[in-house]
Amino acid sequence: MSDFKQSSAGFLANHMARLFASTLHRKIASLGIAPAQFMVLLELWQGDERTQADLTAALAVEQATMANTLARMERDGLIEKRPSQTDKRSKMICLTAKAEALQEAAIAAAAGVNDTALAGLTAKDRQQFLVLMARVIRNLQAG
Amino acid sequence: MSDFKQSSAGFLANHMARLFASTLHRKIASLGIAPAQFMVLLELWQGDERTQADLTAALAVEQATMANTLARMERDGLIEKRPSQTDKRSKMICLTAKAEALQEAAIAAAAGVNDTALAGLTAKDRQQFLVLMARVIRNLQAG
DNA sequence: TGAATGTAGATAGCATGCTATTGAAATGGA
DNA sequence: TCCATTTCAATAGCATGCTATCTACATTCA
Repeated sequence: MSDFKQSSAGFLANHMARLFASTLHRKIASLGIAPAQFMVLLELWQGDERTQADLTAALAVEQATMANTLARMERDGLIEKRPSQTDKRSKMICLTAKAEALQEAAIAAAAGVNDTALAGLTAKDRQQFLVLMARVIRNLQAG
Repeated sequence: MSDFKQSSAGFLANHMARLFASTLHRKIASLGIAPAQFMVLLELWQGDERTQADLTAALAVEQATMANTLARMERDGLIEKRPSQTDKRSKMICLTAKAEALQEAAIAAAAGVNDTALAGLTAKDRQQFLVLMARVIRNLQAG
């Protein structure tokens, strides 16, 4: 009981995720973007226009979460929403020039955060860490 | 670039932590407590009265985060705040009978979430997972 | 075709977490 | 003792994430 917390995967996962987020926030704040916005940009930098529903699925968040994140990004001049030609309910999300220009610096910053986090781990350990997290994610999604 | 996200420790950590939180939320909602409240209760169930500052340090959150969480717990009848005898700035946090009564069921639920998350992993893999997360936490705290 | 059903997105309301600021109280040193 | 500094907690303001609900549009099937 006394060290339930310290040996709890859930507690460590929460703490680790908060540190990842705050570290990334610190590194990309100067670019004018926040962590959740960066994840959306990662998707959009892949090239094609995306529907809002597609982004929601890709980042594994709820529809309302994505709607709010995209509203902030539109407010900040990072994206534009266009009505879909084929489905009047749907919105196409596309990058502004401002957001295009951030790609290199933002990805470098995020890669740096991952490097910091995994410092001192062997390639094998890093790989296993990713595999273990993916497995835990599948387990929780199934449960 | 195209699979930066899928192989990013930060993305996986965020997703995993959200799944831990939502799974725990689902399992303890019937007890009338939320995940952050559960973490505070875990500390308080250890026995002694705690100062608010001590809880803040123990759960590794910011002072304002703890103040808000404790305000909700007081509102919900889980804790009481008492002025410290020795320091008029400080607040002692203590459990209500209602919160005392939840200990067994809540800890069982949380242990179940960890079991679900780690299902199919060997004892060695579980141990390494905790060690890796602790290492990443130290790395990010240092960075 | 027309009604039932399903899907896309917005919005309300809430919890958690952060930074920044403020006020009150304690502390340490001149 | 008195002032500067530090510490404890509250609060404001914001981002992220969730569930629930609503509107609008699309699809399906009788």
